[in-house]
Amino acid sequence: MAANGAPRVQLDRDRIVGAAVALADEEGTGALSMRRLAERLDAGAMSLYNHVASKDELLALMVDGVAAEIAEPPPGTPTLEAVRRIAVATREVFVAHPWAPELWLRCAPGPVRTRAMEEHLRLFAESGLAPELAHHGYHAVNNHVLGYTLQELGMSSGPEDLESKARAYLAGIEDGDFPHSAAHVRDHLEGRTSSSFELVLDLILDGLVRLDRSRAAGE
Amino acid sequence: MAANGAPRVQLDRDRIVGAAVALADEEGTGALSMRRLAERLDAGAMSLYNHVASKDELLALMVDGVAAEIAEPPPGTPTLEAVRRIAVATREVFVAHPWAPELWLRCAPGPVRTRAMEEHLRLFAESGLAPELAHHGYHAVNNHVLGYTLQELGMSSGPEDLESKARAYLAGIEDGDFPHSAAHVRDHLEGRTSSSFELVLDLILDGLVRLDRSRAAGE
DNA sequence: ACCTGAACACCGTTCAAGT
DNA sequence: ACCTGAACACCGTTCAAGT
Repeated sequence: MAANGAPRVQLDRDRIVGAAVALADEEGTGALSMRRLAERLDAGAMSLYNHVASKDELLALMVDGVAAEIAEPPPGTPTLEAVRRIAVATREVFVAHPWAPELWLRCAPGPVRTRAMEEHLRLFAESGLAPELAHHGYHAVNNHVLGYTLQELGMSSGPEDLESKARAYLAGIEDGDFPHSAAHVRDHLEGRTSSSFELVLDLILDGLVRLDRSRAAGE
Repeated sequence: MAANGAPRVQLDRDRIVGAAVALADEEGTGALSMRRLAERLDAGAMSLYNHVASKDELLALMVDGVAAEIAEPPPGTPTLEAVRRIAVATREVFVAHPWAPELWLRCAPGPVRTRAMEEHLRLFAESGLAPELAHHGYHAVNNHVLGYTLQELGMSSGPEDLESKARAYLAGIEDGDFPHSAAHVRDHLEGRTSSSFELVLDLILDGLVRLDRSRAAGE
């Protein structure tokens, strides 16, 4: 296709990471191999190693790349409200890149995530919560965002239809032996349980504030 | 080593799954290949396929195997107390098999987990919580257990020392640019934040009950 | 019925060679 | 400085052959 002498688009880290993210978005991390990625970039497989040290480094760069997409709340936002918005924004990015949460856990944080962690801890530190509760709160919110998203996406390293998966599960169950399970899945399929993510998020945030107050009053 | 004519121990599903779990416990899922597993069982690599359809099926069997290790609370236990105990017991099993949480998310549930899910949903259904809150509560607790454990274990598909990892991270950070991050990691290393798991678990469970009461009173 | 080696289509990565 | 093909040590799995 490309004319023989035509200079190829140059390879660089950003182009490689961008193509890797696109490939993962389309086909999941299971389909992301150095060879297939190089092919997509119209390059030899080994050329990639001139710009990334290893596949693991590439994966870490991808995660930090999507971390940069997480919208920051405006500077004046009250601390715990900012925490809340970041949690919601993070989930949105994870939904857009369903392969990201798993790597988020597996890869060492890059500069973007390191900065973000510092910022989140600062928000908690300045929230007025007791230091111990601020510490726990940071983890509680983090775990909720990751746990919820991972569960929601079924850790789909390939993009399969969640609804059809649920229907298949329901079909295998619905013989009366598992009434609660069948009802639960049906609740999902019929949309009777919206915004569980934000409900539990608020349960955690409100619970932290309430616990902090009762501890301060009790001592 | 084995005498030439000596009859080998027979291969069967349970022995294969057991050896796979042991291998994963010792070296992580990254080191678990059909060839290495067969070698451990003193069998040809392909012999395994007489007992499991694929590696994916084997992984699913492993997860259901560790699910069977989760201690059940005695029958009379109050519903939400039972939920609490199951959550704690599940985390204990995950700590014993650090490779399990990731597969838990990725594999379709086998018979053990299917039964357990039904049982947990029954506990929530009979807890007195409104159906919608029971539904959310089931997810909230599940997400907490998985999210917390995954984060705690750093998704370590190979057993690396968590503490040394934290120390390395701290060393890379501690130049004054990331004061909150450094303080946070130091809190961990010096054991100043115990039992975060149970604190947040109770935050969720108590929050559900409180929200249920206030909704019942408000309407 | 159960076992197995050879073979196929893949991996990530090393290395020596090109420009 | 950047690119690259051949090669190495692995994968999961198919298949045809053994017992």
